Amino acid sequence: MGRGKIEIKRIENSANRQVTFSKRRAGIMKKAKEISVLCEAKVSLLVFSSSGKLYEFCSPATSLPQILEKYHQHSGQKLWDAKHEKLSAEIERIRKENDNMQMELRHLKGEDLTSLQPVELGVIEDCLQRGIDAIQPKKQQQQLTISGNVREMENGYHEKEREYPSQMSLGFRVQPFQPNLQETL
Amino acid sequence: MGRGKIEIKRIENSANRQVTFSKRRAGIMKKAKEISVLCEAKVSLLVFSSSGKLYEFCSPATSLPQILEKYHQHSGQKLWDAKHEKLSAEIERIRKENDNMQMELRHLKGEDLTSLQPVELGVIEDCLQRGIDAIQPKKQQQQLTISGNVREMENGYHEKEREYPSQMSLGFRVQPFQPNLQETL
DNA sequence: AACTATTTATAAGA
DNA sequence: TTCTTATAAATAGTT
Repeated sequence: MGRGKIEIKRIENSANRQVTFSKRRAGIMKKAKEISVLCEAKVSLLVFSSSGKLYEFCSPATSLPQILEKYHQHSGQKLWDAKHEKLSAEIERIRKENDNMQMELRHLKGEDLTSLQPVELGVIEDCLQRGIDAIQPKKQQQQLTISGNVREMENGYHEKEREYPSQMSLGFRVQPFQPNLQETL
Repeated sequence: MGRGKIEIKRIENSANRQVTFSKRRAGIMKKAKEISVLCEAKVSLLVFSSSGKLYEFCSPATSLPQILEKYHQHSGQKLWDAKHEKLSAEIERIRKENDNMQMELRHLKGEDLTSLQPVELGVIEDCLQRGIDAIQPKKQQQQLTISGNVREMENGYHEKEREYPSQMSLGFRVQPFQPNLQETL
């Protein structure tokens, strides 16, 4: 599109190449903007001149990080992982830890038992029983303290009680172990 | 450039928008390639359709990491820092979740009970009791199955046993679910 | 997916 | 560089 047709190959004349670069850069930036508006496409266009100067277009509300986010989704995280292998590995590790604990908690609460074998059920049951056995003496011990100072304990109780609901949101916690925990999160 | 002039604003007709997207995407990709060849420019063009599908052009010998490296030189550390921060926050979040679950597990196993109030002890006890109550019927049900077909169940058991290690690797599971755990670590 | 009338981009010239 | 303009290329609407 011009006075003459040109072959698509490196423009040898430097000044000419420079001019063409400017014109075409403007053209492609415009096109990028247009397609993003017309078609609701998210576009990221980075153009580096041969001397290394950067020109860029990103669709409105599309920062480069967002674009990268999307790109990662598509290209399997490789790029990021290379740069931040350690952090990613750590996340992976903790996630697994998390999943395991969650499953264990479920089992201890009597959920998701169908997949378990008899031996496993026995182990869980024993574990639960040991828990109860460990709690009983504690309770009785505290019961004594309570009868020794009822008022103080009741105040404590009511305070705690009011704090519970906010803690119940995750569904897999035993409520209410740590009434004050939420405040620190 | 077409039968009629169009305003640069979102094309409301969905089919029409789709078609225009295809045409213009092809066009801009071609332009990207041309400027990279004609002018020795390094170009990275990412286009995401509104449905999220990615189309990209990177100049030959210009991988996205290279482009990012360049971009990085231009825009400083910000991009990576932002990403880094996100990951760190994610790790922090999961760690807390982890700690909560771990504490909960401890309590269910009758450990670290000294700091708990009577009410909390009661709640835990109830939870344990419910767990046992949920397990009992399962066990008896399986007991029946076993007496009905001992060989089959035993095979099943051993198969399962072999599959665990990958699942149990993290050490804070209820011990001893998996007698073989040590061997696999 | 093609076609084609128009619009748009741009190569070359000033 | 910028403007001009002839021409090539892209594409909107149509088939």
